[in-house]
Amino acid sequence: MVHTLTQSITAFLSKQYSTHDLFVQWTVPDGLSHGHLSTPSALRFAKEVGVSPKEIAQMMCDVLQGVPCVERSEVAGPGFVNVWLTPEALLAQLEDVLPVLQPQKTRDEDPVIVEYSQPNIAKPLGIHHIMSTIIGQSIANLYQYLGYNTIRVNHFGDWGTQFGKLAVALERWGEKPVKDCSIDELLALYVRFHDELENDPTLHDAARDTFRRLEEGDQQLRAFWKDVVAVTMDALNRLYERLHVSIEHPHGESMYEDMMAPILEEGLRKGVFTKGEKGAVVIEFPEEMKLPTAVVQKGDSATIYMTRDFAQIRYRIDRWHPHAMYYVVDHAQSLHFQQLFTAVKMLGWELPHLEHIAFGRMRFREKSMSTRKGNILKLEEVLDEAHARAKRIIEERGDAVQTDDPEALAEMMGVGSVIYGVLSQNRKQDVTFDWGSFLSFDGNSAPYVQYTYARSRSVLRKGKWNGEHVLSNVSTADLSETEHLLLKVLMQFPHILEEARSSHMPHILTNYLFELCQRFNAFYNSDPILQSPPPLKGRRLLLTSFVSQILKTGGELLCLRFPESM
RNA sequence: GCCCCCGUAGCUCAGCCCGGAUAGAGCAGCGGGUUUCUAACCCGUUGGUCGUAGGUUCAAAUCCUGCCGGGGGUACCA
Repeated sequence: MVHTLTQSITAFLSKQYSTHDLFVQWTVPDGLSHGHLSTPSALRFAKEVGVSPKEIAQMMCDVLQGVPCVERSEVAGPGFVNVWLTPEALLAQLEDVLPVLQPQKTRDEDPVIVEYSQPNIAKPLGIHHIMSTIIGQSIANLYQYLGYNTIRVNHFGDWGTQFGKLAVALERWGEKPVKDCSIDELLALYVRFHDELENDPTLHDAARDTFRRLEEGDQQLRAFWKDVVAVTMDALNRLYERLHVSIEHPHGESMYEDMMAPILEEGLRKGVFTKGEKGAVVIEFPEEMKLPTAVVQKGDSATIYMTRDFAQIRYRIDRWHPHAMYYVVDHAQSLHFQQLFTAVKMLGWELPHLEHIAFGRMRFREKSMSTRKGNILKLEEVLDEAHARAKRIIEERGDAVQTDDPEALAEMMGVGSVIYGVLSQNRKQDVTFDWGSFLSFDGNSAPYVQYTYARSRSVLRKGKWNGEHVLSNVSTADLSETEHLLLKVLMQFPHILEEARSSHMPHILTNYLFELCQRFNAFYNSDPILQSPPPLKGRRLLLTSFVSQILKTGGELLCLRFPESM
């Protein structure tokens, strides 16, 4: 990692030496034994320059001697150069942290669109839906926070044969109007349909026919459809609220109903779409693309998700003129997006940057999930269980817990744990869901971060901190090792944010916050803050204020919430 | 068959894109720490042929190739 300080050193050095490359590739090593900054570039260029690595490293050290912010440097091992900065220089790094403690002003440029969550209407959210929902929200949060004009879009599965099935089920076995049904009762009807289907295959045709009538505009069915959507949205919004997710544009697939025909025409006219087997409209890709043929319209002339995705892209470009569109969808759909992105290029559309932000699938220790059979692990169930477990722990601890609202605290901890479970790991990996690790409340977990925040706030309250981070007149005397290590982590925050955003990897931020907590807690344990003499006390309170601010700022980008005490 | 992803400590995972110093955490295990600002914490310790075999390199968990094991995708589901 290269940061501002290293860049300034590099700039300084490059004036002395023409081999600019010699001084790049600084890293921030763990601990302090290898300095604050380190570089192996002497090793790398030894052969090229024809001088031994150690000699080059020594040469670099000689130059570093003259750099004001460098306290000392050394040649280590086969030719590493390790650099220790002066306490002044280290503390000065906090200047660069200051600006990112506030949301950046939104820049006046073409927007970035992030699509995520993608729930199905008429079914409750399963635990696996949390992946796209939370990963997408935190990526959108990062963009927005860092000053990008950000548009958050949902893409509901609110159209398709499932409505035919549901309508048939309701007609035969329903006991009350849709409006009065809960989302779980709708699911029960859906499951029953599939049960009964085994004995009565005619149900299938009935469902298809019903959906066809819905598509044709049957008024009664349209009203039914609207009610189903309303019931689902209601349940959905309650969950989004608990997860601190807000998606400003809740678009359903049905919205694109009238936009597909012109695109199909356009594709056929341009020769990009062709007639395939059984009357389907397909797109065949150039051989060198090595992509299998994709169906664009079914043989019975019904549309499919590919068709709606064309419409969705067209619609968003026309409405927002974005400079990038991101799709947070699990990696099972990688091929689909490859085909989709290639196809729209073949249509000759003027396109923004299109990217599929893929993530791994959620797996389960025991049971496999299938909505049709009804053995779905519902997100709400998991959140409720997490809440209940947190509540139990709070009760067990009794007076040791500092809170005047145990319910709210239990919610923060419980829901936070589940979110943290998703966001603390590399999104590309599959996630194994098990209650133990998802609902863990110590170690690398949401409550640990929340507790550390509460702790830092408590110190700041007692230290009568006035809410400002004043960097002038900070004492540099007697910087302890734990302060040193804490500072090193603090000053990386701006880069972490940028890295998490640009790589679309929220776990970089999560893991950073965890490390920050570890450093702060070590510091807290070994160095008195409030009891230390005046010049130290001021500095330590300042460090604490940075910790507190970064934890809250960073954590909220990850959909976490923080108690002032716990 | 072909394509994509994954394989790191008993368990859950960082690190891999962009190669560097003894491979890091958390949980579980063991041993310590509270006259001090919140012990949901901290400190120490046990535990790893980084799936496997080769290759490239001064240097490989990291890059390349083969193989094994797991997952996903592969024309009318999304």
